[in-house]
Amino acid sequence: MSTTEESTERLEHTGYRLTAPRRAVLDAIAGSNRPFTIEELSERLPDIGRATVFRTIKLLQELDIVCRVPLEDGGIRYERSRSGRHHHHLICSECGSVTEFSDPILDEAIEQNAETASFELDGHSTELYGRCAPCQRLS
Amino acid sequence: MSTTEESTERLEHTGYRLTAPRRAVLDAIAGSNRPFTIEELSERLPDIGRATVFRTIKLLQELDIVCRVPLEDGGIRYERSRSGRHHHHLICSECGSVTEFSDPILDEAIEQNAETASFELDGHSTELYGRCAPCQRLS
DNA sequence: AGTATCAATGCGACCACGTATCATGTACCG
DNA sequence: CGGTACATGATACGTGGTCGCATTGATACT
Repeated sequence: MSTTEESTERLEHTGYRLTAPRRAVLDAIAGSNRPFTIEELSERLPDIGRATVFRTIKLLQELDIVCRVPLEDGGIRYERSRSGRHHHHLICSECGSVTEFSDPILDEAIEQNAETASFELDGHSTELYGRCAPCQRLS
Repeated sequence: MSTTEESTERLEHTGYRLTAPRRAVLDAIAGSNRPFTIEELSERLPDIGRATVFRTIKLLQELDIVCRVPLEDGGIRYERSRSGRHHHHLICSECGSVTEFSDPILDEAIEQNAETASFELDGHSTELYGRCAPCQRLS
């Protein structure tokens, strides 16, 4: 899922150019399995302009290759999207790990609420904050 | 719900001082029924330092008098909390209106997912984005 | 292969939102 | 009425992100 090759293909097939900086960003995020900030990513790619890193991550968000992870304190991280599809996040406030999950029941409940309010649903965001299993064991 | 008097009482009874700037902020948000940014609020209160406005809003969030409203584009607004309790938001991307709702089924589904993942749930945020009923009628 | 075109890049300035510091002011308690 | 601890305002700073613009380079066309 979301290997670098797959991603480059997705770029090409949507009419975007496959440039060296974009390849570099894809390589960098492929080799990281923790959520990252743009600043961290930018430091790992010193030859690539900060603005380009921002632009590329924005692009990859649109292609569902990476997803934005809003933290409880308002901070922002990004992560390679494993499923490439709609999902929610379990965010550990201790170690910062992020786990994806999908749940049709949850989505159904959300749609139901929108309907009740005659609201035309367009999208939603659901983040759960707390402590992941490994961090619970550590204390 | 959350009248200015009620809020001032809540401030006093939790050991916070009732100062002129805090009263001014409470008055200002009492007289606004749309979600606002800190900058807007600050402009309406030119005699009050920007930092104080931030500090006061942060305080009022802790007291559940105002709540943070994260927009789809990453922007942030604040709103007087009507219920003063846990709730979710329906956010209209057309007119910017925000409606609160609560749903035990939704909360239950969230807790269920946390449990399945052995995740110790601490809090969550759920925002629905789309178009409110009045805006649908207008197009 | 040669070239034209237009998207993509890098740079630096800039903006929004929020926090830290610290000297001064003031609400509240006795 | 005074002391003290909390709150304030000014300003500097930090982070996350965009903008404008001159230059570069990927792709399509021949």
